Amino acid sequence: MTRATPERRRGRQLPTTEELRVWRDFLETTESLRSELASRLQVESSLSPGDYAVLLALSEAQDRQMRSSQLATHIGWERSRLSHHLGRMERRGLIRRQECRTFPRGAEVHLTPTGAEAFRASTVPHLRAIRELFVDALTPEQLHAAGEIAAALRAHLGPQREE
Amino acid sequence: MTRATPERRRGRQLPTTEELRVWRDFLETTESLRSELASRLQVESSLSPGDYAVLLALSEAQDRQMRSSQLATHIGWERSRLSHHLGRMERRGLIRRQECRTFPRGAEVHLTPTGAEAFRASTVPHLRAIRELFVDALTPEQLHAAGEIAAALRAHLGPQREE
DNA sequence: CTAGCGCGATTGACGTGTCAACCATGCTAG
DNA sequence: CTAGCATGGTTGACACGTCAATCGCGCTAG
Repeated sequence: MTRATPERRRGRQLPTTEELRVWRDFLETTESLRSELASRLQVESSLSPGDYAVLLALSEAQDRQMRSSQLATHIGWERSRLSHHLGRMERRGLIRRQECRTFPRGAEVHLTPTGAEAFRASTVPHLRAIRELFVDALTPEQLHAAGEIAAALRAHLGPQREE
Repeated sequence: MTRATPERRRGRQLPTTEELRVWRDFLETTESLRSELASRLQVESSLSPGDYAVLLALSEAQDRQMRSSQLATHIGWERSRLSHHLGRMERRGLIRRQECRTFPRGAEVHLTPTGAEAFRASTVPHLRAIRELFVDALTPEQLHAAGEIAAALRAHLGPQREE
């Protein structure tokens, strides 16, 4: 795609004005969308997107409980981030932490009844909001394109090995 | 598009599994992209995306200076957020605040030489990263589709008047 | 036995974002 | 004149994220 001209040494790999416009539109819009969904979730359920991710994972887990580092891997968070977040969720009674019997240096994260109920109550409104603000905003073709775009971007993000 | 069935009253407006998958892909990928760009900007220029937005606006402003609330409007931030951010940027010498002569209760934000230079140095690498991670990751058709998707999403976000 | 290593997890410092309260100034109505 | 209001801006409290340092515990090499 960019290998046509021989003079592609430097300074030429900058985006055009139009490409930059698309980028900024894309950036700002996804940001607004994220924030609108977060705000609705907060208002309807007093949960943050982070809370939702943790509660979702625990709800689907065996015994509604999971080892901390498994949970981190599962939702793609750093352990430190998770630890901070679990601290806040524990204060609110959504989850409970306890030492892992079978593995002394591990911590088990348990879903509390409060947490389970909060998650249950939040699900339908949250999914409805996703449908309204994302799915219904796009034509089926655009929705499909969104999936492809995500895949393409991810493919370019992953292999950051080379200089 | 969704107006075919008469029974679309309630509970049916939840996303399908496939729609949800696309949404999660889209969400996670844009998040990763944002964070990778932020990280590169930080490493290359010691600037955050917020710093960049502020410096860009001031660089393009008349006299490299702007009233605080104009700046907020221009980059689409809440005044409070801007005030906090300007405080941090002022500590680092990137900008300077001073009372507005012509309008006593206003504050002028000035770009300092340090800030101008930091912005100048960050521009090319940052634009290059946008090109590499966003523009070059997509086919021209996908890039175009991304623009349309952003427009469609924004159109659905804006009019939040009705229940 | 013990020194050191690796690993799971936590902590602290700090930048960032939102919300609500506040402060200061000018304008307007009585 | 003054009481109140609107407006521009700041502040404080708190949630969230990242980075680097630390802690605790088991394992293994000497």
